[in-house]
Amino acid sequence: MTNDEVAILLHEIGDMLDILGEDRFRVVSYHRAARAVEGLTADVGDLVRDGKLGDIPGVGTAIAEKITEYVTTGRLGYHEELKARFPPGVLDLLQVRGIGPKKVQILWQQLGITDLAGLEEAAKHHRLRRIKGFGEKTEANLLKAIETYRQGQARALIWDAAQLVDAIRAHLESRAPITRLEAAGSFRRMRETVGDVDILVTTRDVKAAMRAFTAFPAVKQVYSEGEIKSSVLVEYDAYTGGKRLLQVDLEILDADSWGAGLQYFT
DNA sequence: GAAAGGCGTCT
DNA sequence: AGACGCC
Repeated sequence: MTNDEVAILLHEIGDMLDILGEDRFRVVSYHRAARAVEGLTADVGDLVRDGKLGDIPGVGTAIAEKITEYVTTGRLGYHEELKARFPPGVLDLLQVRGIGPKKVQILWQQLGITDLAGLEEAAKHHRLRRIKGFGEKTEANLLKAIETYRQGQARALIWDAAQLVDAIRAHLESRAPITRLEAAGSFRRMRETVGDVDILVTTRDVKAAMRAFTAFPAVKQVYSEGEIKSSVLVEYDAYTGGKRLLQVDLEILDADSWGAGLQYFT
């Protein structure tokens, strides 16, 4: 039982409670606890054994009880009960970029959309844009996101990610005065695989650095582009052959918040 | 259920 | 401006 598995489970409970319109505080509590478990250096299984779960900030008696159940039995009744309240397919919608609990609730309750195919159909026939919070742009983005989701964004081998980071570094350094550049997140934690890459940068020309990043030749899609923070989808050559897709985020930091940023994003 | 928040996008 | 999604 890994910390990540426990964290995913807690996040899922939070999302399900959110979709069901349950108390905001409980929703936030589960996500907060999940984040705390993600960031743990100790193994959650060891903490259960030593009765130290309560030491985790964000984990109180109720959540500690649930973590214990999952770690000791491999199952979590509360999670299963919640899951049983959803038609199959509804929770898959959360996997589409741009769809969160609020939008799942609306799609499900107001349009009866319970799976990916239904969402795609509705977007194609412009049935979404009449719903509160949705518009023309959202429909277009969703169609693209569904396509990307279906292409399957598997986790990248750390070696492949390292090649990609090197290429991005060379590209940025050739186009902007980069003073520091480092990949944070799971990459810096030296996992075997990464689900995305977070790159932190300090530079004397923020605009040029950001422009260079989103103009990196292998960028297939720009999810967002701000002054100091951007997110893109990049194509890379897998070591095992073939082209793959990976999300890469760039954050530009002040020189004096470099250490804190590295800490925070790792 | 137990003590977070900032940035970017869309309506 | 407010809601939402995401890190």
